[in-house]
Amino acid sequence: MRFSHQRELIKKVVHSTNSHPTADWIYAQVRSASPKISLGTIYRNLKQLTEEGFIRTIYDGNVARYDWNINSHHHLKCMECGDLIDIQLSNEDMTKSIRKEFDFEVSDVEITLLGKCNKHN
Amino acid sequence: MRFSHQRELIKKVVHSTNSHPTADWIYAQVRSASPKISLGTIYRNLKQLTEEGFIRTIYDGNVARYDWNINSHHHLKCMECGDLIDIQLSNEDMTKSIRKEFDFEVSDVEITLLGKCNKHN
DNA sequence: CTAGTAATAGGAATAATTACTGTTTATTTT
DNA sequence: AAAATAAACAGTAATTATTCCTATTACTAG
Repeated sequence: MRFSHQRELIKKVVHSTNSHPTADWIYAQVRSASPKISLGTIYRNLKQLTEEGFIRTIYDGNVARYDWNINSHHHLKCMECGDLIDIQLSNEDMTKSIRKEFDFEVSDVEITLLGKCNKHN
Repeated sequence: MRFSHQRELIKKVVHSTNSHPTADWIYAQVRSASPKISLGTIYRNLKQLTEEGFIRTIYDGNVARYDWNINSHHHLKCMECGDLIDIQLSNEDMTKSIRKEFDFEVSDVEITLLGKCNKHN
């Protein structure tokens, strides 16, 4: 992957926030520094940065969000305002400790384990 | 919610498969029984059925899929073929027991806990 | 049976994302 | 450092998934 100013900017923007931004938000930010950049460039580079492990793509409903935190961690998603809050899970009494630590009332859990199924050995 | 033939059909189709179908697939199926149905009707009813708790909506990347199984359960998602496999999680040695039971090699875990954050008390 | 309301079909509109094309730019080779 | 080459770019068109809108149809209560 060769150097590009645009990609550096995009990386910097993703790393600048804890808000799990969408491509559109990133686009707006990057544009203020580099007004000619196109949305295609944003998407292309976000995908590339994800593949190279510099950032992480998370799917929130049906929009992609991007996260600078590449360590294994999870999210609390507020169903009222849509906020995503970072969380590190240990096997404690989850719901209870989450209520205490985050003042967050869990009502549903979505878990997907990614990997390879037995068709690919 | 008053009775509708279309909605019954849609419900029946979702309940007929373990493949976590998309709106489009459901559309194709329902069409063969009721050719005049429109995609809008599919979406409207899938949303309604979800709200009334007859089915469950799950997000797979950025497409919605629908699941007749409304009990709390989770999914193994194969990164090669995209298959979603139902799984019931207990707090065992997850990855290990999944390898054994499902012959599925977990490489990443996505967890989102849905609920209300402290801005809504 | 008829008015009022929920649900529908069909199509237009929107939003998110990807694909294509000709041009620019970073790196490699001279 | 100039020329060659291949990746990355801007701009735009295309695609895909989903929602919205409107006129019509079909239940249901009186």
